[in-house]
Amino acid sequence: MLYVFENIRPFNLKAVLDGGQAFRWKEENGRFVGIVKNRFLAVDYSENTLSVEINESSSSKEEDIRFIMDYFDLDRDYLTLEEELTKEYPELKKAIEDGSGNRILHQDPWETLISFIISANNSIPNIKKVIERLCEKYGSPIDYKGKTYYTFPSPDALSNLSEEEISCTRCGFRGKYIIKAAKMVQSGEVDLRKIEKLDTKDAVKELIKIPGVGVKVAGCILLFAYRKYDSFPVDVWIKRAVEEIYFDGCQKNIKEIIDFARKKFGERAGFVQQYLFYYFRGKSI
DNA sequence: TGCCAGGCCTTCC
DNA sequence: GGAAGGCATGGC
Repeated sequence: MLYVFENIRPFNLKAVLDGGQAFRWKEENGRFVGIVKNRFLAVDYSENTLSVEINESSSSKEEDIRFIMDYFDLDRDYLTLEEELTKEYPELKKAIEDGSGNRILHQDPWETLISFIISANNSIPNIKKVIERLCEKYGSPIDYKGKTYYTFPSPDALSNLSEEEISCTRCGFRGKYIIKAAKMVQSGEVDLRKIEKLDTKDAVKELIKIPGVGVKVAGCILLFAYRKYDSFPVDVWIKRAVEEIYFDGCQKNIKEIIDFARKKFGERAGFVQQYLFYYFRGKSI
């Protein structure tokens, strides 16, 4: 089934799907192919038009359309957002122009939780590989047009693994965190649905109860899965970017940077973070 | 070989 | 409560 959305702009597919917020997308013959929840998607964008091919499933057309609009945040006016941010923060002009069309996806909390546990002290290419092995090994197959794809494994599928078993994914020291996180979610000790209702600070407190989740990983989960746009996850790139732009290159600690960003960017901190990450990381690769 | 990657945990003051 | 080390793995 093919769905076409016109008048969508700006939209930078590569920035969105290959920019370090989602890890399961692959570029294939000029379009991006990936698995979201239990669906196969192939996405293409040109001339202000977004085309999304989805495998046949039990869901209705209306459900598919709602799902796509929700996942890609199509209801938001990013053109105005970029204009406002550029006007209000001229020092970010280059980063926003460079990353124009970047968007923040609305991803599944469970998948985002595990993905960002894996992201700790890791590189994006390697994170993708580990997640792919995790899905192939413990996810469910989806057959489409002669190829087999795999869903992201459920909490149940991961909660009973031993550290030795999960080490086949090459996840390294994070294996024990993944298993423990799965146990906590599966048993209900952590309720991922409840996080939605909390404000960002309380949500961080709740998430960092999970081993392998610190302030940065929690920030990513809240931004990419819970649409908490005042979240400002600070990794090595964001730290450098903020120090360079706002502190004349002087070193600041993480907490200082978060507090600064919250105050300066407020409810739009997450978007700013995404433009900065894409721009500063892109400069070095 | 050494250093770094969308950091976190433990230990030690 | 803040500063250091350690940590699996892969790429350069």
